[in-house]
Amino acid sequence: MKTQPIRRERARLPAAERRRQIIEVTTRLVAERGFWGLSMQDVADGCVLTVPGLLHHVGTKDNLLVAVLEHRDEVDTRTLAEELAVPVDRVWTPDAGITLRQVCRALVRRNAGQPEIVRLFAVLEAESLAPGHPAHGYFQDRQRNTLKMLASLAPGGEVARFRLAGQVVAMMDGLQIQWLRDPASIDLVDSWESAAERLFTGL
Amino acid sequence: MKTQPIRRERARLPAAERRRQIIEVTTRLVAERGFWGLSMQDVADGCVLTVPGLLHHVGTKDNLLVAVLEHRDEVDTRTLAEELAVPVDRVWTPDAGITLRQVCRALVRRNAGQPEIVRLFAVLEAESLAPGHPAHGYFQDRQRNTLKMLASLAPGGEVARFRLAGQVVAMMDGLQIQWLRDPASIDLVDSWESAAERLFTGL
DNA sequence: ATTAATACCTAGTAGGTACTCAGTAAGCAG
DNA sequence: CTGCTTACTGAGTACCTACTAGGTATTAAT
Repeated sequence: MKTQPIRRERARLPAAERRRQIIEVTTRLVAERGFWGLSMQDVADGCVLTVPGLLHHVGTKDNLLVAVLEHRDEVDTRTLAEELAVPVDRVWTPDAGITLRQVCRALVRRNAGQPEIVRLFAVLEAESLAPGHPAHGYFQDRQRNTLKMLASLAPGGEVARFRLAGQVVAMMDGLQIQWLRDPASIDLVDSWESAAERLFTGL
Repeated sequence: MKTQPIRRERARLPAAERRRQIIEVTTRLVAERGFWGLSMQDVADGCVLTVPGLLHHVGTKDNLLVAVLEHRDEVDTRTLAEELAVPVDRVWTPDAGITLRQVCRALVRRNAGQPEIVRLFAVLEAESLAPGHPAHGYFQDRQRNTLKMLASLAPGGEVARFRLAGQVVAMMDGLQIQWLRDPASIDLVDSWESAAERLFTGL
């Protein structure tokens, strides 16, 4: 009478597929509660798994977060390149003939269709301001990279370019939060388009 | 032999003073970890109190957060009026002769001097996007009010005014996050001033 | 000096946290 | 059919979570 053989309602998935599911579920939960509010139990439940079963795939909670962010980054850069109809490695080169304004429009358009993902980043971006947060370094690098890439597409001198890039990022982030808080009465694409008008006129 | 009378290293404070201390400590901790990451134990430790001692003053964790936010709002509106040298109830009336740009400048100037508080709001603003968050309603109201007040100071028609107000708020929030992530290389006041130049030229 | 109010305590409840260990069974290669 | 790999489980560890009940000791009012 060791253990009842009643079990095995749960599916046994190949590692890659299970991992995909885990990341998907975690993405949703982090968007709702942040990393500090996330529990491994909830993730496991969402995958119809036990907690040790989950840990078998991801090791630790911190690792799980890193996996989610890396996956997002990969998907994001790929779909952005697709949307702009440009090879992945050429999106951020000025000579590809793509303007800063076009890139921003593409970004906003896609974000408007995936509020959950936008919220994930909004929440983690704020949470990770604290030095001890497991995604602190990630978001620090990310901000630096984003600014550098956008600046490379902007006109003007070194200083002016980075200033514009910063303003563009700030405006997008800020409008996104307003939109997430009240999606019914705010249209993200419209808001951005009218803001872009102000930011980009006068080159 | 009931209980040793060794205790009473801890101070016994009048309720108002203890409450002040609790709110101050909580403000710092929420800024670092968010509400989901906050523990009553940590707050109690920060006040040199036991957890039940803390609960005697605030009742529940949710109450504590509300207390912090209400306190911040009170202090904020008061000091803003002071800074603009205008009676508290007249800051948001267009005929007081104060422009939108002046109000924004005053806001940014003060925020530049209290990064902890700015972070508190940045973190809670993102966390509270989730409907179940105890500050969800608070931040929804706050966004509505802020937009209405700023819009009342903006020029132009109904629609244009709210659009500008939204852009101004978005830009301030966004720049603040960039600044918090890298205070060494970003000056908040400068960043805002150059952004304001873009936002406000052309009325 | 006595009483009343109250700031704060100890002890405990019921439940959650991430994570470990040792094993079981499903799937696949030979 | 055998044997190996591995996805996954049950049980357990050590600890933290908000919160309650009931009491003690300090202060302030009388």
